[in-house]
Amino acid sequence: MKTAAKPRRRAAPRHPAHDAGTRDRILEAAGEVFAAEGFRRATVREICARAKVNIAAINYHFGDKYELYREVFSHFARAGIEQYPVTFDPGGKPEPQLRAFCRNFTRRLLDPGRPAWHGRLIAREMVEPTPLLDEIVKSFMRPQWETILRIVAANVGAPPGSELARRCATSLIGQMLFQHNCRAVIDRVQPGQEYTPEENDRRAAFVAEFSLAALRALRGAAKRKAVAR
Amino acid sequence: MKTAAKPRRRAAPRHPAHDAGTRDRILEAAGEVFAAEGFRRATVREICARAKVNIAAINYHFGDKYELYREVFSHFARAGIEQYPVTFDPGGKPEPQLRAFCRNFTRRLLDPGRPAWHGRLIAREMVEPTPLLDEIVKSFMRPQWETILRIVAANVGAPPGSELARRCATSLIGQMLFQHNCRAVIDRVQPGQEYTPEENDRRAAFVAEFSLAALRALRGAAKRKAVAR
Amino acid sequence: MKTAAKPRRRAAPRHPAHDAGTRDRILEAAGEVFAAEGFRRATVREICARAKVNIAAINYHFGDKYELYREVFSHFARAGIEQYPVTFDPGGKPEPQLRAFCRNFTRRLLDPGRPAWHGRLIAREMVEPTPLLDEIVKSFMRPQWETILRIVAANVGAPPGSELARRCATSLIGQMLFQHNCRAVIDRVQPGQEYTPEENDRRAAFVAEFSLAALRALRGAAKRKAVAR
Amino acid sequence: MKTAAKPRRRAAPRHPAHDAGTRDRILEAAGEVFAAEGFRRATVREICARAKVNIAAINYHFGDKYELYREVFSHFARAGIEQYPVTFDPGGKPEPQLRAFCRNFTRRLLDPGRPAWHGRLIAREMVEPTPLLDEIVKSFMRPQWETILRIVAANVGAPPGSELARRCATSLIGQMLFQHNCRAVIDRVQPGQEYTPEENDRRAAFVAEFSLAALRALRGAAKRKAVAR
DNA sequence: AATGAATGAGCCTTCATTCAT
DNA sequence: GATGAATGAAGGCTCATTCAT
Repeated sequence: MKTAAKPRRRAAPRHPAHDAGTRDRILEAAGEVFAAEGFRRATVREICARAKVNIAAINYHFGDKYELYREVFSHFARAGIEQYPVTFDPGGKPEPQLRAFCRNFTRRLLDPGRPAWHGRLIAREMVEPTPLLDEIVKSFMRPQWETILRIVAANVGAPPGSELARRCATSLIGQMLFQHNCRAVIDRVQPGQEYTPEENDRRAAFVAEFSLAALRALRGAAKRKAVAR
Repeated sequence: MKTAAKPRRRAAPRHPAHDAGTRDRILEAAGEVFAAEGFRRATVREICARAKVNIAAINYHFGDKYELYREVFSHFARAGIEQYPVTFDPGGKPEPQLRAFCRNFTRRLLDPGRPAWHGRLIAREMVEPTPLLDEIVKSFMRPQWETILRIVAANVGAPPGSELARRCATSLIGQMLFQHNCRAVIDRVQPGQEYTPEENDRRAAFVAEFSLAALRALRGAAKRKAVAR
Repeated sequence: MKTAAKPRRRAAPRHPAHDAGTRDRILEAAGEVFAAEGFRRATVREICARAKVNIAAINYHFGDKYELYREVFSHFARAGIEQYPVTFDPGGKPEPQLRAFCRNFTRRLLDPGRPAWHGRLIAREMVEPTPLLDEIVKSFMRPQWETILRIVAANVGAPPGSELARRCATSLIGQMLFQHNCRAVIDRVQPGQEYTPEENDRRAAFVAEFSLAALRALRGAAKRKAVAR
Repeated sequence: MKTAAKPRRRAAPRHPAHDAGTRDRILEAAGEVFAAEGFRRATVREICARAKVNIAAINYHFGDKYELYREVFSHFARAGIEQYPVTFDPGGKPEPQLRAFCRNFTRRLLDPGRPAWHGRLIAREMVEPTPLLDEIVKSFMRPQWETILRIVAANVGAPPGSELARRCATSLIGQMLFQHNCRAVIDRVQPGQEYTPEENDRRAAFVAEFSLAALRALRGAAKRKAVAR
C-alpha cells in the first residue's frame, strides 16, 4: 500500500482464459481470506496457499497486496449487489421496502457464501479502513446510502435530507452491522447462536420490525409536532 | 500472550512518585495506542516512543505486550465504570434509566478523553478479539449485559430472559457501537460530523428515543397479542 | 523449536544447480556453527553471515532455527555414518571389531573435516540437550548403542544385556567423548596436542588397547568367578 | 565478561557480617544455578530470584556476572577439595589410592549436595570454557592432574611424565566425566538410572576396577617389552 | 548497603515484496 | 505466464548491565 505510484504493476493478463484462471483462483481465495480476516491480518501467503499458486503470483497479477484487495473488492461488488440489491421504488410501499433492505443487507453480512463476501469486505473496511475506503464511499456507499435514506425517509415521513432521516438510517444500519462485526462477543454473551439462513432472516426481520415500530412512532410524533405549530 | 504464569511481572511501584511514573506513562501511552489501533496493530515500539521510555521497560513492568494490554484494560476499567455507570433500579422509571444508559454508554465510546478509552478498548475487542475477550466477557460484559437486559425488559414489558428482550438489547447496543466502530465511514458519508460532548449526547438521546419508540410499540404489540390469545 | 507442525518448510529445491545452492550453503554454515557452538549459542545471524545469505532465508528454507538444526543433523548423519560406520559381525573376531569401532568413533569426533560434524553435533547434544535429543536417541543412538554393546559383550564374554557389558561400553565411550568435549582443557593441561588424522588414530588405538586389556581381564575374572561357584 | 578492566567492580563488602549475608545467599544460589546450567545459560535473574535479593545486588557485590562466577568457583573450591581430596602417598599402595580417587572424583560430579558443586563447575568449564578456564587450569587442575598422573603412574609402572601415564590418566578421567556431562543421554539410552550415593559409588568402583585391570595388563606388557629388549 | 527502575544491544521470527529464471 | 528463491524492514522479547536513590 505504497502512496507513491506503482511502477511494476502489470495490466490485466493478456490471455485471461489461460488455464481456468490462476488469477481467478487468487481472487476467490483472496475474497475468502479478506472477508474473514480483514486487509491487514490477511497474509499473501495464506491467500496463495488456498489458491494453490506461487507466492509471487499476486505480485505478478496484481502488483501488490493492496491492489489485489482493490480488485477483490470490485470483483465481488457486482455479485453482491446483484444478489442482494438495495433499491428504492418511489411508488412502492415503504414498509416492505425496508423489510427487504434489512433482509438483503443482513444476508450480505451473515451468509457464509461467496456473494456475501462483498458485504463483509465493506463491513471490515468500516472497522479497519484502508485507503480504498475513500473510493468505496464515493463509488459504492454513497449511492446506496442515498437509497437507504430514501427508504427510511419514506417510512418516517421526513425528507431524505433531514437530520431525522439520517439518524434513523444510521440506527438501522448499526443494528445490522453489529451482528456481524461483533459476532465474537455476541456468541460469548449469548451462547448458542446459530447462523443458518433461516435464523439470519429472523434477525433481519426483527431489526426491521424494531425499526419500523420506531419509525412509525417518530413519524407520528413529527406530524403531531408539525400540527401543533 | 503466553499461557504460562508470568513470574516476572511487577506489582505497582513502591515509589509511586518516582519521576511522574514511567509505569503510568506507559499505561497512558498504551491506552492511547491500543484504543486507537487495537491490540495487534499497536506496537510496543510506538507505545514506548510515546511514553518516552526504553523498549525493555514494558517487559520489566508488565512482562509482555499482552500483559500490558490486560493491565491497560483493568487500569481504565475503573475510571470508565465510575464515570459512566450502568445501573438498574427496580423501583425507578424504565424510560429515564434507558436514556441514562444510552448517554453513558455513548460517552464511553465517543468522548475523546481518557476515561472513554475503556469503552473503546472493549469496542476494539469486539471487532478483533484477543484471549482477553473471554475474561472481559466473564468479569465485565456479562454483568453489564444483565443490567442492560433488565432496563430493556422493563421498557418492553417482557422478562429479561426472553428472546424479545435479548433482541431489543442487541439492537440498542448495535446502534451505539456502530457510531464508534464505523466512525471512519460515517464521517465520510455524512461529512461535517462533530464529536463535542453536546453532540455526542444528542446522538445518545436520539438512539434512546428511537429505541424507546420501538420498545413501546413492541410492548403494545406483545400485550395485544397476549390478549388476543 | 515449536511443537506444532511446520507447514511452511520447503522440500529440497527443484533447481538444485541454482547458483551453488543457497540452501546447501546454509546447511554447510549451520553445520559449522552448530558443531562449534551448540544449538543455543549459535545465532542465525552468524549462520547467515557465513553462508552469505539474507537472514530470512533460514525461515524460507527451513521454517525456523530449530528445524534448520534438525535438517543439519540428518544432512550430516548420512555422511558421518557412511564414512565412519559402526557394525558388528557375529562371525568376526571381537578384538579387531572393537579396534575399528574406536578408530571410527574417534575420527567422527576429532577429524576436522565436514563428515565429522555429525559426531560433534551429537556430542553437543549430549552436553546441551534440545528436544531433538529424544529423536536422535530413538532413531540413531539406540541402534548404535546396541551394536557397540554387542562388540563389547563379545570381548568381555558376557551377554549384551548384562550390567557388565553396559558398564564396559559406557567406559569405552566415555574415554573417547572426553577427548572431544573436553578438548579445551586437555589442550591446556597437556599443551602441544596435535589433531592430525595420524595422531587421532593413535588416540583411538590407545583407547582400544586400554579397554581391551580391561575387557580381557574382566572376562577372565568373570570366568574364574563362575568356575569357583 | 568484558575483556577490558572492570571500572565499577566493588571490593568485598565493608561490613561482611551484615544480615546473615546477602552476599552469601547469592553465592549459594549462584553455585546451584551455575552448577546446573553452566555459565552462559545461567541468568542473573534466576540467581537473584533464588537468593531472594535484588537483581542489582550481583552488580553491587561482584561487579558483573562473570566476576560472580569467579567468586563462586573459588568459594566452593575449598569445600570441594576438603570433602573429596585427591592425594598421592608415595608410600601407599597404588591400587587403593586409585580406587579412592575414583570414588571422590565421581562423588564430586554426581552427588547432589553443595560440596559437589565445585566439581560440577569444573566439569561445565571443560565443556563450555570461559576465560576463567585458564586460571582454573593453572591454580587448580594442573596440581590435581599431577597427582592423578602419579597415582596412575604408580599403578601402571611408568614414570608420571610418560606418554603412557598421560594416556591412561586421560582414559580414567574420561570415564567419569562422561557419566556427569552426558547424563542426559545415558538416562535416555539406559533408562532407569539411579543417582543415589550408593549407586554412584558403584559407578566409581566399576571405573576403578575396569581401569585397574587395564593398568595391570599394560604394566605387564610394558615390562615384558622392556625385558625383551 | 541495598534496591527498584531503566537501558540498549541482541535474538528469532514474520511479512510483503522483488529477483532471476 | 508463472515460479522458486531471496530480500530487508520490522516486530516482540530477553538479557546483563547501569542509573538514581
